[in-house]
Amino acid sequence: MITVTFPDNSTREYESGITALQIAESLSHQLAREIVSCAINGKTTELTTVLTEDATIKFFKFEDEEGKHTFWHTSAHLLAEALQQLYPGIEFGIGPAIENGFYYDVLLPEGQVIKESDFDTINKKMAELAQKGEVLTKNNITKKDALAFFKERGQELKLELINELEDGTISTYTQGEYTDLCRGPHLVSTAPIKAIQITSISAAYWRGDQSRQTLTRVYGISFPKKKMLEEYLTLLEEAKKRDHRKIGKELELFMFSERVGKGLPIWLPRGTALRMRLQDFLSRIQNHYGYNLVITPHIGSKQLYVTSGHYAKYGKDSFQPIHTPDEGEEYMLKPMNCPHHCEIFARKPRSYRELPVRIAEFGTVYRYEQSGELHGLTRVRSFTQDDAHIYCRPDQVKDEFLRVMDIINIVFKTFDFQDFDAQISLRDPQNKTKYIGTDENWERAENAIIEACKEKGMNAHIEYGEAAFYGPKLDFMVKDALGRKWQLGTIQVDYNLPERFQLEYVGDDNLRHRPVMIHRAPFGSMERFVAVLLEHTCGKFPLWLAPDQVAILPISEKYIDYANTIKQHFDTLGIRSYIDDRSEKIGRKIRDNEIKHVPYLIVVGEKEQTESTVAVRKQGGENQGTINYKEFANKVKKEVYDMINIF
RNA sequence: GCCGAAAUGGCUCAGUUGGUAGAGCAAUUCAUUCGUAAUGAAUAGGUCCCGGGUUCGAGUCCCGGUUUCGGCUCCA
Repeated sequence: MITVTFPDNSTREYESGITALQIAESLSHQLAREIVSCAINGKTTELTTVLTEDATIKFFKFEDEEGKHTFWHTSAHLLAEALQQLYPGIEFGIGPAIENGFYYDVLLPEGQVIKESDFDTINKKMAELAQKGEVLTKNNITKKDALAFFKERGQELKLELINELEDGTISTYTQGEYTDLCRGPHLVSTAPIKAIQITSISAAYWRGDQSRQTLTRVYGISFPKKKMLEEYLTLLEEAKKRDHRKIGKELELFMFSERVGKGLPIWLPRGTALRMRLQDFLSRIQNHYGYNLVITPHIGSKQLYVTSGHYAKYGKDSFQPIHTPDEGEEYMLKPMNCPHHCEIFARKPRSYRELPVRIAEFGTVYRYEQSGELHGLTRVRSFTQDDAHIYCRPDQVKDEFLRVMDIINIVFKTFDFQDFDAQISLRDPQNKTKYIGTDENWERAENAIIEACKEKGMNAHIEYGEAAFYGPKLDFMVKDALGRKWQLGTIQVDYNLPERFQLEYVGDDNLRHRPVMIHRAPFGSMERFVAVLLEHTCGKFPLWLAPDQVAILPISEKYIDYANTIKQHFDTLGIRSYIDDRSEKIGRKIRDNEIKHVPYLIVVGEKEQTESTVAVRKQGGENQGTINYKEFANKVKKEVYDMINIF
């Protein structure tokens, strides 16, 4: 007999040799039907696992992360099985579960392609196979047998994977005619997979290496219930409505022009008003934190980037230098502001007393991004960073780091970005050659970041190999409407540029020392920040931020003069308003939420109004009653300026 | 850059096997002084992304290009 302990610490006795599924069955049929995998002694495994010793057990349903993972992993095998039947001679790469569904990387037989129009066929084939309820059986095999098995079936890609595995740890899973190299765990059978949808295809390089074969990546998602798939698809539709590209077009915030060039955003008047408010907001905070605002040119001599080292590293993959017609001088569009700022620091001797020097700029930079990578406002070729560079003594690094984290905290809190991901990017310990700088400097910087996060109680996760070539960094990622992560705020320590620009300060020992440099951008870029902000707010701006805070709607032409009087009053108070005099359309506009980006609507001409009162509605048409417009204007002004003047 | 998809009035989209380019909203004008979740009527608005080809005839079929979208790779 063995003793099994459940998550609530209750225990039960079972015969040795019982499976996890049988244990679930002993608790309730319902439970046994719903669970997809389990954890035995904390290790996730499949339900067919046999227990021979005392153990703790926890069951996972589809609703659990682990359950979804198992479910989708098995779905990936099901996809492979279907593809194997539809495309004989197909080779398989890897097929994991991902955040939303699963994919399989495949190498199609010469001359064959999978198109969107083939999705239905694949869906049907998968459904047909799932319905058979084939059981997945696990086999532990030797490396030698594994190599022989997959070689016989022409699965060259799998051979490469097997060769990297240790003998004795290799297992395969078989369902029906299909056998895959896999660690598991898996569902007991394919039967629970009731709803399947192939969602997209793309090219993917084998092992993520651009120099190797291009595989076809087939994406799909599956659920245990048809209704869940429908709900998921509805969710995607809803997300599309929040897409910043759609909102930006509707609200006339920004545009792109094929003639201007791809990836080059153009800010329209309304978008510019929004952006200026954001810049104003951050400028005030930065002013409080001792930053000095500068403006530098949009181009810089090629020599500047040779000095900084960027030319050697990125010169080939940048917009190419522009030349003067006669003298043959070479200039580059600036891909970052740092070198310019270094020159500002270097312009005069610096004393340790004046450090830290904090140089800030809303600096527009130009980067060559691969054409397929451009994406609305989140990935563009010209963008404006809310950039700043801090030059400080080595003993000030941590303190400065903490102060920057404060600013980022203020920003994220103000815009209610609670669901962000903090990522510490460190060197790849295996491959230190691609980084510039000494080991000692790197370790000092890396430790400073980790300590600062600890001190601020910031729950950051560490990624190795994600650091910039010049130093470690701390990035803040926020999700868009579709759950894709975008990097917004960033703080980066740099021991490299001060070296290259031979930056110095005179210390209290009267000797020259090298300052440490910190790059930071709380928004990341104005473009990306506005994009994410739009998706988070669905275009419903808070009062202080709205491009127009008040819309004045006269219900007929005879009220236009009165509307103008009101507008003038708002103008003198510095509140942005506009008159929308398409009187006969007001009802529809309110109904269709067409003016949703304006927090307050004033409807002029309501019957109960007098000479000095107006009817006020809030975003979405919610009636606020009839009030004195001058009092209302003061209230709006206070609300706006209280927010902007947070310092 | 790679794989797949898309491109039709300002916006959102129809357009059958190739046979005279459509709708709704927006715009303009007139009437109405009425309507506050759509007052009525009329008008104007298109190189069907661009360039070739097939055809008696191409928005539609074929080839090339551009831009956009979903991913991959990249992201100083």
